[in-house]
Amino acid sequence: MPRPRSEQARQAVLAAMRVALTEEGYSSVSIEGLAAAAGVSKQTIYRWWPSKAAILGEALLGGSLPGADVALPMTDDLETDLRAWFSAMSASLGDAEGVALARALIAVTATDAELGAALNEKLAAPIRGWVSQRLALAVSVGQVRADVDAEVIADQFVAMASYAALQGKVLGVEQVDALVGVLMRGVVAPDSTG
Amino acid sequence: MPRPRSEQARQAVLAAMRVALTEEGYSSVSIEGLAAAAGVSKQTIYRWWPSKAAILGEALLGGSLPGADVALPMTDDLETDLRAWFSAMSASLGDAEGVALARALIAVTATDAELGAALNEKLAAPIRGWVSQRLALAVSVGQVRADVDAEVIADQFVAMASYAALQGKVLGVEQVDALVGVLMRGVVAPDSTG
Amino acid sequence: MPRPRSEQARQAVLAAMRVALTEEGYSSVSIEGLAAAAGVSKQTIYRWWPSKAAILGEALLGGSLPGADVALPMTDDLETDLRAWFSAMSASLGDAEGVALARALIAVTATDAELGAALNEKLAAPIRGWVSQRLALAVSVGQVRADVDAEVIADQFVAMASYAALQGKVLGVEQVDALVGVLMRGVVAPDSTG
Amino acid sequence: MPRPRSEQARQAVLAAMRVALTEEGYSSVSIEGLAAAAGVSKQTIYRWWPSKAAILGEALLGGSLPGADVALPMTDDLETDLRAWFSAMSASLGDAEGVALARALIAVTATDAELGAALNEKLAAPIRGWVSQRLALAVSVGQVRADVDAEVIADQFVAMASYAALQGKVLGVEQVDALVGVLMRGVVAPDSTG
DNA sequence: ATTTAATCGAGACGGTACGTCTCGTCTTACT
DNA sequence: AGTAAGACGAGACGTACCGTCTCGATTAAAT
Repeated sequence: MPRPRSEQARQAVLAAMRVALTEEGYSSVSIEGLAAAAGVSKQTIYRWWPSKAAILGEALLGGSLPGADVALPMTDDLETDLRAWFSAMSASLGDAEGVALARALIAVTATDAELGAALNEKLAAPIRGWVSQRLALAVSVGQVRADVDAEVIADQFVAMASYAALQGKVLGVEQVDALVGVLMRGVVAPDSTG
Repeated sequence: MPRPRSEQARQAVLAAMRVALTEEGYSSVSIEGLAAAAGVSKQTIYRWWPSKAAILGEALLGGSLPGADVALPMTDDLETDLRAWFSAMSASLGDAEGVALARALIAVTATDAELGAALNEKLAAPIRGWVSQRLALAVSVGQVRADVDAEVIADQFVAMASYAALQGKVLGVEQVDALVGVLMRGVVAPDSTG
Repeated sequence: MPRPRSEQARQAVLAAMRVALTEEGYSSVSIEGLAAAAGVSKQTIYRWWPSKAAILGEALLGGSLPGADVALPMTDDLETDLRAWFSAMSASLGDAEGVALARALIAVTATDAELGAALNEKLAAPIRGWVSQRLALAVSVGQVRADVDAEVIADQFVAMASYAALQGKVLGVEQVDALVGVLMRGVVAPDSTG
Repeated sequence: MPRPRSEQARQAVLAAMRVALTEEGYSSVSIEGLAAAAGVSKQTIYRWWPSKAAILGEALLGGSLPGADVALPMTDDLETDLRAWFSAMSASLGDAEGVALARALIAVTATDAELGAALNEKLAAPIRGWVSQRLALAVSVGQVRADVDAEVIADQFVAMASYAALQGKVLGVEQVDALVGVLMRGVVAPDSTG
C-alpha cells in the first residue's frame, strides 16, 4: 500500500557511486557525498543499502565491468589470438577508469568477502567464457591437449590482469608474449623425458 | 642536544599495528587506537609517520612477510618440487594471519602505489629468488628450455597466490597441480605443428 | 459519498496523547510515536491537527484538568474553607499525573500563546468560579470588603499553584496557611495609619 | 599536561546561546546551530556540557536575569514603593527578551528539575532580598505586622510575574494596584470579627 | 652544573562523516 | 474522500577519528 521505492532515486545513487568511484577512489567516497551528489536524503540510502560496499556491488553488477567486452579472436592461430586478446583486455583494465574499478573491487572484497566473490565472478565469468570457447575450438582441431582445464588457464589470465591493475600497471608486449608463450608450451624442454 | 627519538615508542607503534592488523583489518585500524594500544601520544605518531600506510609499510618491511620463508625443494623432480613448494606457500598465505596481511598489503597498495610497489617487491623478491634458482638448476640439467624467463614464471605464482589470498581462499591440491602442470607442459598438443 | 472522518481514530489519537504525556513528558512525545500508539497513520494526524500543540489542546480541552473538580467548601469560616480547598487543589495538581499535565500545559503555552491562553482559561475558569462564589458569599455576610476583586484573588491561587507545579513541588501546610493568611489580612499592622 | 580548556570557546558558546534564545526560542535552539554561531566544533560543546539545558543554565547563571536589577524604593510609603517596583519588574520581565528568558527558564525546568530549581532560585533570590529588606524596614517603623513572612510575600510576586511572563503579558496598572492592595490589606472587612 | 632544544604523554581544538531519529509531505492501494 | 502504510527530502542528534595545536614534564648534548 505504501508508496513504492523510487527507481529514480535508486538510479541516481548508483550513478553517483560510479562517478565518485573514478573521481575520488572507493575509500574516499562518503555516503553523505553520495546522497548530496544524487540529490537524495541519507535515509533513503540507509533504507535500501546496508553499506557502501553494497551500493558499489549493485552499481557494478548492474553495469558493465571493464575487460568483459573484449572479444577473443577465433582465427586459426591460437597463440596470436590469445596475445591480441590479452593485450587488449589488459589495456582495458589498465586505463584510469579500469584501475579505479579494479581497486574498488579489491577494496570491497577485503571488506565483504561474499560480495567480493560475486563481483569477481562477474568479472571472471566472461573471461572464462571466452577462454573456454577458444580452447574448445583449439581442442577440436587438435591444437590443444584434450585434458587441459580451461578454467585454470582463464584464472591465470584473470589473476595476472588483476595483479597488474592493482599495481596500476599495464602489461607490456613482452610480458604478454612471455606469459602466453609459457602457457602455450610450458617450461619443459622438448626433448626432456619429464 | 635534544632528546633523541624514543626507539621504544617506535617499536610499540609498529607492534600495535601488526597486532591491530590481524585483529581488526587494515581499514578499521585508527591512529588513535594505535596510539592508545601503544601507550603513545598521537603527536608522537604524527611526528614520525605521514600516514597510516607508512606505519604499515614500516611494520611490514621491518618484519617478515608470509610466504617468503617457504623453501623450494631441490630434488631432481622439478614438477614435484614446485607442487610441494607452491602448496606450502599458498597455505602459509592462506591462514588467518596471512590473509589479513595479504589484504592489508593489497589495501595499502590501492592507497599508496609507491609503497605498494615496495611491499610487493619485498613479498615477490624471495619468491622470484627461489624460482630463479630452481629453474636455473633445471635448465642446467636440461629439464627446462634455456629461453624460459624465470621472472614470468615467478610472477605467475605471486599473482595466483595473491589473487587467492584476496578472496580468502587457500588453493586446493587440484588447482596447484593443474597450475603447475600447465606451467610445465603448456597447453599445446604434443603432436601439434604449433 | 465521501467517507466521514473516523471518530475512532480521533479518540485513539487523543487518548494516546494523554497517555504519552504522563509517561514521557510533552517534549518527548513524537507524532510518529503517537500514530503508532494510536494505530493510526501519520497522515491522519496531519490531516486533522496542525501541530502537536493542537492535539494536546484538544486532548486537554476535551477531558478534565486537575484542580477543577475540587470544590471550595462553603461553611461560615472563610479562612478555613480557603485553606482546605487550596490544599486539596494543590495536592491534586501535585501528583505525578498533575505535574505532567501542568508542565505540558506550561510547555505548550510557551510554544503557542493563543492555545496556551485557551487552556489556561479552561484551567483558571472553574477556580475563578469557585473563588468568586465563595467571596460573594463572604461579602454578603460582611466578612469581606465589598471592593475586593475576586479575579485578582483567584489569579493569586492559580499563579501560586502553577508556579509550584512547574517546580514539581506540592505546597506544604505552612505555605498554604501563610498565603491564605496574607490574602485574608494583608501585611499592614492593625494600628497602622496606612 | 594537555592544552587547557579554551575560555574563548566557552564564552562564544554561552554568548551564542543567549543570542539564539531571544531570537529563536529555547526549543528551536540546536547544538549544531550553537556550534556554528560560536565558531566552535560540536565536539567541543559535547566535551563540556551534557545537554542543551546545561548550556542554558551556565549562560543564565553567569549573566544577569531580568527583574533582578530593579531596585525596590525605600520611601516612607510602602504601598507606593511596592507598586512602583512591581510595575517596573513586571515590565522588565515582560519585554521581548524577558519573555524569551522566562519561557526558556520554564522549558528547562520542565526538562531538568534540579537545574530549574537553581535558575529559579537565581531569579527569585534578589527579589526575595528586596522584599525582605523593604518589609524589615516597614516592620521597624511599625507599618507592618511583625509576624509577616517576607518569603511568602516575595513568592507571591515571583509567581505572579512568572505566570504573567509565561503568557506574554505585562501586568497592567490596575492589576498591580489590586494585587498590592490585597497583599497590603487582605480581604477581610475592617469591622469583621474574623 | 646549568642551559637549551627537541622529545614525550596528554588531550583540547575545528572539522567531517558516521548511522539514527523524527519531521512534515507525498504517493499508493484499499475501503 | 478517508485511511493505513510507508517512502521521500530535510536536517539535528550524539559519537568517532581526523590532523593540528598547545601544555608541562623529561632528557640528553652543549655550554
